[in-house]
Amino acid sequence: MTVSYNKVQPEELHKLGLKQTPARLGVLKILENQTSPLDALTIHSYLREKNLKTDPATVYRILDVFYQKGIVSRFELEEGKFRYELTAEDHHHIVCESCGKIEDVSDCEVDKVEKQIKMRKRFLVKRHSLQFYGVCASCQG
Amino acid sequence: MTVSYNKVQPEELHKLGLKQTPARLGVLKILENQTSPLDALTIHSYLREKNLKTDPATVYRILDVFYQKGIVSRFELEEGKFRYELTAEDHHHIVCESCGKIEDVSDCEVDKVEKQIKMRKRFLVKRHSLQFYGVCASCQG
DNA sequence: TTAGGTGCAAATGATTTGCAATAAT
DNA sequence: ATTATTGCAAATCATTTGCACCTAA
Repeated sequence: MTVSYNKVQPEELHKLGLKQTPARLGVLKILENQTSPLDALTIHSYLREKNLKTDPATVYRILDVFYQKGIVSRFELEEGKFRYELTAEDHHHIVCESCGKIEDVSDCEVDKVEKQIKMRKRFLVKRHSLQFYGVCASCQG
Repeated sequence: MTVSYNKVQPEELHKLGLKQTPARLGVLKILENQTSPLDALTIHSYLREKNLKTDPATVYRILDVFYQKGIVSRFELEEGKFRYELTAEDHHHIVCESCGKIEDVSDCEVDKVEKQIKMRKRFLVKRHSLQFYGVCASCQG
């Protein structure tokens, strides 16, 4: 049930053809110390707290390139913005509509997962949102 | 596998305490004739095509109240905006990353659904996104 | 040195809001 | 007549972009 997040070593950046900059290392460190996904502007303000003054545009660019390289995952929680987290094993999120707390679940069958959530976490599942992304028949050429 | 959408009768609006206005009826009609979910601004431009000149703000307000009343469902497809459809039986969406086509699936177990999608639709599932919304233990008081 | 990164300011896109005018019941 | 609804303009929020400057390798 626990999700393990990869700690991304700074050298990883070089391996991926990315320069090691203070802003990038700062973003990684913030995401490593995080248990739930953050949006770009929150990451930006955390950077400022660490006395790393960056521009929001920079944070967006960093998150973009990290997403392209697969270092971070990105998704929406019906808030009208994206959240990011270090890429981990496949898992889902349960979001409390009351307090906003976001937790991980690492199973993959909806029914079973729902039952587990109800029994183990006493989380009341009101609904779930599921989309599949891929390539349709006519686009597979 | 087919999802049935409720045709919303105009009288429904009155039952829900909503006035029957041209803009609202127009939005309903557009959504009824739709097989895949639309975003607010697309709905707005469809209204103009029907010579129903409305303001985007009005469309947003209509969709909001419809959503609150449960007439429409609302979700995100990693586009940075919301899509809306008439509320139907529980189902999921498969999105082609190549052409953007959005289709419905009305099953509910991820693995089975993935297999079905692969076999019946020749849709190549690359990933899926799944979130649960509800109330966590500490908020259930 | 030099290509890749960043800051800044302006632009874009989705959505929201205040308020006065208007239309549904 | 009364209240909900709409239009319009301005504001907000998330995100992107152009361009000149800077810095990691």
